[in-house]
Amino acid sequence: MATSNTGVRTLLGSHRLPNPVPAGEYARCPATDVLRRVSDKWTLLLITLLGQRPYRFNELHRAVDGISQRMLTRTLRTLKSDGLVEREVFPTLPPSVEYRLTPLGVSLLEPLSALAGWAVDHHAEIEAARQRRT
Amino acid sequence: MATSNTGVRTLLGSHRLPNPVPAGEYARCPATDVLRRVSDKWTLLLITLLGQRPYRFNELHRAVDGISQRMLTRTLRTLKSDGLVEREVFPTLPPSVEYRLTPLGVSLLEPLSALAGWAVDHHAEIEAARQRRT
DNA sequence: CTGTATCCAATCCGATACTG
DNA sequence: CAGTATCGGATTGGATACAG
Repeated sequence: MATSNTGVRTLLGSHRLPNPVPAGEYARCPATDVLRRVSDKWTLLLITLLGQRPYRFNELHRAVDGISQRMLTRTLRTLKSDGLVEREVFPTLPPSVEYRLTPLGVSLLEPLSALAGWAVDHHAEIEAARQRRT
Repeated sequence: MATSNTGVRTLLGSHRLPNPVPAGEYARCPATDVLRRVSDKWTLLLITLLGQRPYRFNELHRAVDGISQRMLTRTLRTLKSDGLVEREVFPTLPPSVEYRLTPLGVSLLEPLSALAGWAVDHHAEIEAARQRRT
């Protein structure tokens, strides 16, 4: 299962990093960019929910306890502009809007799930380390 | 390779999320917690470098173009308190300090690498979606 | 060499009020 | 129902100066 790779595929796909890592390139590093996008407060949860089935706006609002309307809109807009989520408007009265993962969004579920799984498996160790507060 | 799992393992390991997701529990969701920690500006790069070999403080400072002394210290301290990195002081004159990944840190490389790989593979699609700016 | 301390700017996020 | 607009507090990160 584990490969012998101890590097992280980043900085345009190289396994060995240049030294020094150029500041200009790192600022646009795909891995860091994606990581930062996906790790804001609500994105992981919204991707998880939309990974199960499509949701309407207020349905998400009800499903996610504590999210503000502003943050729900903002997060969905960002996901859409990144091509991870698509938005379909049904011109009913009142209007209804459905959100669903795009194929690109679906493809993200697996690596994201792997990292989430690691977090679940090792969270106790991290907590223990924090308790030692050294 | 791909499983049929379309959920993300989160919220204490459940594959199906309760509805609504309780705000109090989500605030402590291990996956979100880990994702947010690992995605600050310099953490991914530092973990990547330390995944190759141990580094001394100034060696990291030189290797990472653009990082401030303050952020290098802060990021390493956080990684250490989370148990991902360990710090060894050699009482030479002047002192030298070596940082290396702990076994826990090493175990993070694989899922992090998977996500970084996804980012590298799909970054062009994300960029294209952003250009469409819809 | 390996840090701390201080200050400041930018961004993130929540609360609230309003709208087609 | 599905948003937008505005405000303000909290967090993040950079620059600079100082220290064991």
